[in-house]
Amino acid sequence: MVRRTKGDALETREKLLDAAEWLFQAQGVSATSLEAIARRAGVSRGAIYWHFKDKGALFNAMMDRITLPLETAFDIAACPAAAPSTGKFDLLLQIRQATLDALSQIVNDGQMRRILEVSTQKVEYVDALQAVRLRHIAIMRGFVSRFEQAIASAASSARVSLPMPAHTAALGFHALVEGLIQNWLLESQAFDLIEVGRRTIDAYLGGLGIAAGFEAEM
Amino acid sequence: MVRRTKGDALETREKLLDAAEWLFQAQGVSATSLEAIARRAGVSRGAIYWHFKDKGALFNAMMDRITLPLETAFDIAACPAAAPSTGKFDLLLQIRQATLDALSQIVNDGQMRRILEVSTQKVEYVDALQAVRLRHIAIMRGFVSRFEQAIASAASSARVSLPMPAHTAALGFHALVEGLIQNWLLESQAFDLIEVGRRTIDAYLGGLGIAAGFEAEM
DNA sequence: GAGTTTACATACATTCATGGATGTATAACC
DNA sequence: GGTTATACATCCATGAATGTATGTAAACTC
Repeated sequence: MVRRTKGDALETREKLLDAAEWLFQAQGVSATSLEAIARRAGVSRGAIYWHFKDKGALFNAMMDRITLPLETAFDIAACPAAAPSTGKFDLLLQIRQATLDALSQIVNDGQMRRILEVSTQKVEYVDALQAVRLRHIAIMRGFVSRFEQAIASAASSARVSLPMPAHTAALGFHALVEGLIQNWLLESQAFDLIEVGRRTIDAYLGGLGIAAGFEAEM
Repeated sequence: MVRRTKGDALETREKLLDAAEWLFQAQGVSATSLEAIARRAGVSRGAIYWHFKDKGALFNAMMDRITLPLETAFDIAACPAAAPSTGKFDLLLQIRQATLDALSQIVNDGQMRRILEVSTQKVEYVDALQAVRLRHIAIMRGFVSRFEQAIASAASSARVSLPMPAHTAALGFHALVEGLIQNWLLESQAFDLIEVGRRTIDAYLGGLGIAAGFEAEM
């Protein structure tokens, strides 16, 4: 193959990441050879070593392409000004909505689902790939922290009185959401993630003493 | 090494499984060679091929050695006669207690924790190792089914009225527990699994309209 | 106590993935 | 338009892991 323009090179890079995404999901990361990835992308192994240092770097680049669902939810909740129309609702309901949106995205976005499946079932969290684990932990901390803050804000306006520390409540909320995603990825035809997610999340929030918004429900 | 008695052979087998357990947790399944396992067990690779067909069989044998935590909970809840002293409580509270016991076991049993860490973070669910995935799904179904049954039994005695289908409620409960375990395994010093588990589980059950037992609490 | 089977150890062949070296045509730059 | 850096392809050397085949000594059987 001949030398291509700078744009073509970026395209090659994307094709490599796409190929890796598919093969990693289908066969697992360690069982997928670089040659297989290159072949599927229509290039040779040389191209991979040009764009990436090694398999670990390729994997990390693949993960870095997308924003994970709970990162999105976290971002949305992080800038309340971005949702001015819901002035009536407090931070908690914004987080709730952002979480439900994240679930919708998982169901509807094929790439997101592929990445999640890879990162939860098709990779071993070890040495070179520890970045995923660290990112996961960071997401968890950010999410929990936001939830805590929202709880505090709600408590200060006397709309919520918790039966447990805010941090504990936040950990439970995050665990519920992660568990839902995890189980759905394991057997996606077993239940409707969005429906079950909404109802069980509202039940949990209800158990915390928070009257989850049943108003602007779709 | 010389030929040993039948009991010695079983001991060798156990040592191999122990070695695999450690190395799988430390390095991941695919990154652990059979020679490394044999060396750690103090034998040669020949011993592995004598006892197991291949790496996949070894892995499955390792998993089969233990009963997973939610299998225990499921079994306990499956035979109500086994807990005659709690006649005052219903099935739901039995399941709750069994679940909390399972969390305790995860925290206190080193082997259980090692196996869980391997099966959730250190293995790729692919072809030869699909048995774990299927087992996970089977556990989920059994657990959810038991919970549903308990809900039905409670509803018939008019002690519970659910804001959602029993199956949905059960899926949420399972997701919460799995999520808690998952997150704790990811960073076990981040929170107290037993404490957070008890409080968030009770919050969820409360949200379902079930007054979780605060009586015989430790 | 001789033969057979067991429970491994050892040796070997084969596969295969990696990574580096090298080649090379073209785009980019001046 | 000559040079240089780019974006790969191709080749090769190495090593590592697997699986199989074979060796073997002790335990078991009769």
